[in-house]
Amino acid sequence: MLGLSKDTVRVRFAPSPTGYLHIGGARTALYDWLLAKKTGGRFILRIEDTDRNRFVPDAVQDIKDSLTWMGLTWDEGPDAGGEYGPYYQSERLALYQKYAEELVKAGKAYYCFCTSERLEEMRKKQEEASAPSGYDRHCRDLPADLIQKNRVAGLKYVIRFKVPRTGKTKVYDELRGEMVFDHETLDDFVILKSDGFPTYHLASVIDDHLMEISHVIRGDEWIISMPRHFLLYQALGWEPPAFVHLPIFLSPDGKGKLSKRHGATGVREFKEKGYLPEALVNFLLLLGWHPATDEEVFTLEEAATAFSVERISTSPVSFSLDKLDWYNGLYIRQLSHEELAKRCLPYLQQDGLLPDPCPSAQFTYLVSLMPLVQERIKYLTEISEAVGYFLRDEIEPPSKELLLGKKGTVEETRVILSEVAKVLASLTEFTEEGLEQTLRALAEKLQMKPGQIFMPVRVAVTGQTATPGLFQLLAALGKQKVIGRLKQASAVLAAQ
RNA sequence: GGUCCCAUCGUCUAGGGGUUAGGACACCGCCCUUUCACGGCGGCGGCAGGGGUUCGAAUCCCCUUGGGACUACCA
Repeated sequence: MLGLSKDTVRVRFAPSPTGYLHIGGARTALYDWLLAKKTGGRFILRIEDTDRNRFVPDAVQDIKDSLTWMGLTWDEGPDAGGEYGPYYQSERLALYQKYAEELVKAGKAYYCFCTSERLEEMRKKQEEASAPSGYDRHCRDLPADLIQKNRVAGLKYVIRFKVPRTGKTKVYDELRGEMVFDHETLDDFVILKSDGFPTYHLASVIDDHLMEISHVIRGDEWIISMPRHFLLYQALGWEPPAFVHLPIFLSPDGKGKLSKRHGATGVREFKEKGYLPEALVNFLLLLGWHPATDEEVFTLEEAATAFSVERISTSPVSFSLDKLDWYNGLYIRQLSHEELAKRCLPYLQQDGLLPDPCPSAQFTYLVSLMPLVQERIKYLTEISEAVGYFLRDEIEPPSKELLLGKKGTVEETRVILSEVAKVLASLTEFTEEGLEQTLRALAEKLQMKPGQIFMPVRVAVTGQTATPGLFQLLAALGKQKVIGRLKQASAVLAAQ
């Protein structure tokens, strides 16, 4: 371990507000949070808004909402405050400029007046010659008076880091160990842009140091930038934190990086699709990390206890949703009826099946329906279909085909429906037990197999062939709806 | 092209010199059963290839192959 020997672990999640919180970022935040919780450290949210061109106004809100939804609350950062602020990089510009200038003064960085046109042309030539890409150090050794002249003339400039021409830089990743990069493969990268904003390299190094970050957990697309960061730490005379690079998410088909083309990639989309945060968190947890045991169901708290950086894997992960779906069903089944109803309510309201706000009597009824559907839905979004025929006064009359099923005849089915309606009408109480007894007795009387009469009834009252248990369902539906729908179905068969 | 990372069932992975290579999801079959689910039981299925090292490699080393990342005044 090369990490700082600080007594407190301080980890930061540092998203760039250029879009909604990506599922990959969510996993990074999860691991950050877990490490902090596990060690009694601090979890810090820092907004890296140094790219004004790609800034998305709603992004910060979405990031905060998504983290909160997943239960990943931060100890320092926007809304939480903290001793190390500000936590928006756009509010720390003076800091970056100060250090950049210091590096220039120390001869470790320099002003570069190259225009983007020149840079573009340079790149084109490199490509044509299939030469290694990178800045050609055109401004690296500009005479002092020319620099002065250019600045007085108001020429736009950036500040570039002066990478030593020779030698190598050793970097260290907690998971991969030591990696060595030859300076010859590095170019003089920009640390301060011409608009006065820092690049990621400069800003993250300065902030991680100033905020006393002990562990940097980030995606492994940053591995290749590690030598730049180590060089920066060295130039600034600082000790680097411990680095943990997480494997990236590949598309489910195994080809290429996960992108929007492959379905949901934003945390909010998963929420909208009816996933529970518990399921998403559990799923993400095991995508790149493994406990030493066969356990695979973890609450956030349990995960915090079990978590360890050493057990994070390094190979790329295919983002396949099958297991997420399984987790979701699992967590849905674990919820109390009340809680499940609460979580389903917004989806029901959205589909117009329940009013908003929902009167308590209706909510109570909804709760009573939960045991019938709980183990039958995999996503919260399925609730409307599962429970719609209970909440609606009327349903669409089922088609004749559906009513008859595979081998029913019109005659027979009409008899079943009318007989059932007759018996049930005489029932004073609609209880599960009474219903079952009555219908089974009827089947016997009609000399039919129970199953033979159950299916037409099921279809008649729900319009569906896949439903909860018939007797539970009839009891929950109530006598009035049941009789009405049986008659409606009979009418369908009577027609023509 | 250059630099770097990675490589066990379809997927997530355990296993890190001697294992019948383990688990979960998915898939298939059976059971439970009024349908659908849930649940139970069982099955299918893997060490990318080639060289070493070793008495013995999934495990250590090298090469090949494959996949991926980066190659911006984006992060």
